Amino acid sequence: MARSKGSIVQSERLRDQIYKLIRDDLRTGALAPGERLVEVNLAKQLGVSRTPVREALFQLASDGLLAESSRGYMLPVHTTEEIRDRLEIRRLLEPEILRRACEEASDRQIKTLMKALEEEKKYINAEDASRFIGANANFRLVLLSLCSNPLLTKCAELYDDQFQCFRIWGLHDPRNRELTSGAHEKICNAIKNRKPVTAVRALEQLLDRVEEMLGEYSDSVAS
Amino acid sequence: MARSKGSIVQSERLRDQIYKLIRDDLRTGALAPGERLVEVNLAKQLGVSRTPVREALFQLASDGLLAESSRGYMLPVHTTEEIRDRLEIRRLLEPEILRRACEEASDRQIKTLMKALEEEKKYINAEDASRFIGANANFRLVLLSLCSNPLLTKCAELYDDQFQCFRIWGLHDPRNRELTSGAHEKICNAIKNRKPVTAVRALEQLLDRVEEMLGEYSDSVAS
DNA sequence: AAGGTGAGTATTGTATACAATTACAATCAA
DNA sequence: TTGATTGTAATTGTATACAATACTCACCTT
Repeated sequence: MARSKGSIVQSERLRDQIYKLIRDDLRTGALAPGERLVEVNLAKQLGVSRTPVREALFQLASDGLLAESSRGYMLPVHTTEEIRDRLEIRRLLEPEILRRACEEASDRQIKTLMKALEEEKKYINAEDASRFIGANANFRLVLLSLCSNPLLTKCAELYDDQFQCFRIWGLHDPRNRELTSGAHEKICNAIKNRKPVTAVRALEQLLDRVEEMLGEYSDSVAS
Repeated sequence: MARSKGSIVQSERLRDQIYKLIRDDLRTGALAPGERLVEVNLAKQLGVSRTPVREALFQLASDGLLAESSRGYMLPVHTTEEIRDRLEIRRLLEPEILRRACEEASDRQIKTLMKALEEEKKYINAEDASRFIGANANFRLVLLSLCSNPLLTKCAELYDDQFQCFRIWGLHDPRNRELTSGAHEKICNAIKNRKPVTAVRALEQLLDRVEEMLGEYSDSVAS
C-alpha cells in the first residue's frame, strides 16, 4: 500500500482523512482480506504520527470494517454465519432505500447512477477483478445515496461494506460480475421508471443468489 | 457526573471501559441533553490520561450518540427531522427483531424480559422520571437481545439509544410512561404467546404514537 | 451605548515517550 | 526429534508535552 504523503492535507482532521483513505482502500479492494494493518507502518507511509492513524483504525474496527486480533488490526475474513447476519440486515435496509429512491431520486441523480452502471459493465470481463470491484463500490455508493435519510444511507453503506471479503471472493469469477451487473441494471431501470416493486424484487433476487453462494464460500474459507 | 475512580480497572482496555461507562450514563439519563463533555474533566474524574477518554468520546460521537461542536462533544439535541430519520430506521429493524424473538426467545429470556417490564411499570408514577428511564433502558436492552443476530441487536440498540434526547423529553410526563409501558406489556405478552404479528402491531402503534408527538417536541425545542 | 478589536484562556489535535503485553525464535533437555 | 522455556523483538496501550484553534470578555472607539 505505497502512498504519497501528498494526499494528506492539514485543513481537515488527520484522523478523519486517514479514516476515509483506508475505508476507500477497503471498498475498492486495494487491501486484501487477511492483510494486517500496523500503526507505525501506516504512520510512516502517511508521514504522520501514530495518534491519528491509531484513532482511524480504531473507528474502522468499531464500524466492523476491520477485525481486532490480539495484536492490532487486520482485514476481516468473515465466517458464513457472519456474512449471513450482515445479509439479513441488508435485506431490511436496502429494499426501503430502493423504494424511496423510486420516489425521491432526481433525474440528475438517475443519470449519475446510469453512468456508474455503465462503468461497472465495462469491467465485467476484465482480466483483473479489481477494476470491476472499484466500479462496483462506486455504483453502490451512488445507489444507496438515492434516499433522503442520510442516516439510513450511512447505515446501509456500513453493512454493505462489511461484505467486502465475501464480495472480493465472489467477483473474481466473471460470471458473478455478470450476475451482479445484470441485477444492477434491472434495479436502475426500475428506479428510472419509478417502479419500486420491480426494483425491490430485482434486489431480493440478487441477495437470494448471494445467499446461495454462501455454501461455496464457506468451503473456500475452510481450506 | 461525580464518579469514583474505583470503577476503572486495568484488565480491560481503558478506552473500552470508559466508552461503556459514558454510554451507560447516556442510556440511563445520568447526562442531560445539551451537556458538554470535556476531555480533561472526564480524565481527571476517572483518574486516567486524556488519551483513552478522548478515544471513547470519539467513538461515541461516531456512533451518533454525542454531537460534535466546534469545541468538543456534547449531548445531542436532535431536530424533529433527525428524530424522524432515526424513527424510520427503527421501523425497519425492530419489527424483525420482534418476529425473531417470537421464534427464538427461550423461556428463561422471556422471564427476564417480564422482570424488566415489571421493574419499568413500578416507576410509571414516580416523582422523578429518572428511575423510569433507567428501567426503560434496561427493558429495551433485554428486548433487543432476543434475537440471535448479534449485529442486528447492536445496530438496533444504537438507533434506539440515539432517541435518548427525545425520550427524556417525553418520559417526564407520566402519561407517556404509562403509554410506553402499556405497549411494552403488549409486546411481552405477544412474545410469550409466540404471536409475531401481534407483537409487531403493538410496536408499530407505539412508534406511530411517538411520531405524532414529534410536533409537540419540535415546539419545545424551538423555545 | 453599541459594536468591533485584541489578548488571554480554554480546549482540542498531533507528536512522542514510555510501559506492558504478546508473538516468535532460538536454545536446551528429554 | 520434539517439547518446553526463556529471551528478544514487535506492537499496542497509556501518559504527557506541545501546537493550533476558537471562544470569551474586557476595553477601546465612535
